[in-house]
Amino acid sequence: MSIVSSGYIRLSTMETLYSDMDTSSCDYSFTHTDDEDSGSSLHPASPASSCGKPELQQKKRRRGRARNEATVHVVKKNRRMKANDRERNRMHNLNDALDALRSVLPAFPDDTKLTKIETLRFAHNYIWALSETIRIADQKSRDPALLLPVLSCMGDAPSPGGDSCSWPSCASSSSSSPSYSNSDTSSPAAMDDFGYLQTDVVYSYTKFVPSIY
DNA sequence: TAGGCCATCTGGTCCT
DNA sequence: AGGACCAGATGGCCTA
Repeated sequence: MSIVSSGYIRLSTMETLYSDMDTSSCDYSFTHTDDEDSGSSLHPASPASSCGKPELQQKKRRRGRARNEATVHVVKKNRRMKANDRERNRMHNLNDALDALRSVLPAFPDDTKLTKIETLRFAHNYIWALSETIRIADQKSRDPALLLPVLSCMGDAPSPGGDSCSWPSCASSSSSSPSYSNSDTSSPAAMDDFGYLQTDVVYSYTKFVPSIY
């Protein structure tokens, strides 16, 4: 609530800002420059000419031009506001999609809402775990003995051989990895830059793989 | 109080 | 030309 409302506050602030910048009420204290398109470039007006008639003509010209500039400014402003609106909607759609993804992912015990990046990573791990489940189930249907090494590794337990269980060995025939490690995509146990992905993998694997047995 | 997460704005780029 | 997408900037909220 607070974030959204604060966003609206900011939006209204921007609108206020825009309304402050509205040149429909502009006078001659500022003149438009050719580089306005590249940003807000209002410069103090240069000293007015001291000539008589030419000054009048110049004022007429400038007044007409100012009106035109005001129109251009309003058009730009409207375009920008429409673009902001589309961008807001686009991000809302993205967040809706993330919420939909969260809803199909298993909830953590403490029921804390996954952040965006956690949602994506966990979804990746979850898909990988499900794939492994299918693969192992398929293997089991052919040779149940193949399951033993895999099951012994669940819960990050040491392998029967004494060395700490490593995911690559547990899933030696695995076709893919749930890890987002930048350096080693073939090893689910590889420590990534963030350190906690391995926990996600173990969690997803231990939580869902045994459920089919 | 620093850091993480988030929403929004904005300008640039690409696509239709 | 206008919309979609993207990345950077900014500022608010929350938590350790």
